Amino acid sequence: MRKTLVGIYERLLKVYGQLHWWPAKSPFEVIVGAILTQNTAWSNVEKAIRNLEVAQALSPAMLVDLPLAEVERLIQPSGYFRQKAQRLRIFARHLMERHGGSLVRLLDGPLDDVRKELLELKGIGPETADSILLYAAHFPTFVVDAYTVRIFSRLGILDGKEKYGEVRDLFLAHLPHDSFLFNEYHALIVEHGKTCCRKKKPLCNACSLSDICFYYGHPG
DNA sequence: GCCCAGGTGGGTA
DNA sequence: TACCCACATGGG
Repeated sequence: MRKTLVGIYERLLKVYGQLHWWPAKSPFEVIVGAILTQNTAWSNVEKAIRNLEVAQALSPAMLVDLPLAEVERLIQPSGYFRQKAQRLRIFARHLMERHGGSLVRLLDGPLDDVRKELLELKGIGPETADSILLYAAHFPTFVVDAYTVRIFSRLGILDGKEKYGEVRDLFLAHLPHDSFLFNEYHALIVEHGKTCCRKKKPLCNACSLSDICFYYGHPG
């Protein structure tokens, strides 16, 4: 299994190159992006983050102090803006009240402890928590997303019905716990899904990754 | 107009 | 536990 997982990684790396995620200017921006991108295209998230930046609202203090309606207005392009404004506020308030607004303090501790603390916040589920742990704090955790399940289901490694934790455990069990590897692996999976496996973009018909493309036109 | 996107939480059986 | 549904915008 390890050989298979490493093999897929190496093929993706060869096609797309190192991606150096997360596309953000700071760890706090990583976290805001991780919440805003829930079930949402990244292009929409970029608009929302830009709005927050221009309004100088990209900080825990501002996200707590601004009227909620103003946060909603700023992040509106990212969709689900009422839910997400609430989720940003919950995270920001937790950070301010429990850690004096310091991300370093929040993220300082054993992976499992920090992960548990994040998961207790409404609006942060397992994928968002792992994204924060990996991309804002460089903990060696694996981020599982919809693309991961689809790609590895197509290979027959998953059947698509596994719970989040089961898929994560598969990667953690068979790969070295290396935050650089996990960073690139998840980024490559998303890049592959976005550029190759979308409907109306059947690039895999011509590329070397057609066997791990879940484009609907491919059998299986 | 229709489909989908880097999920999560709440409700019901 | 296992489904089902609401949440919302913008690009193809």
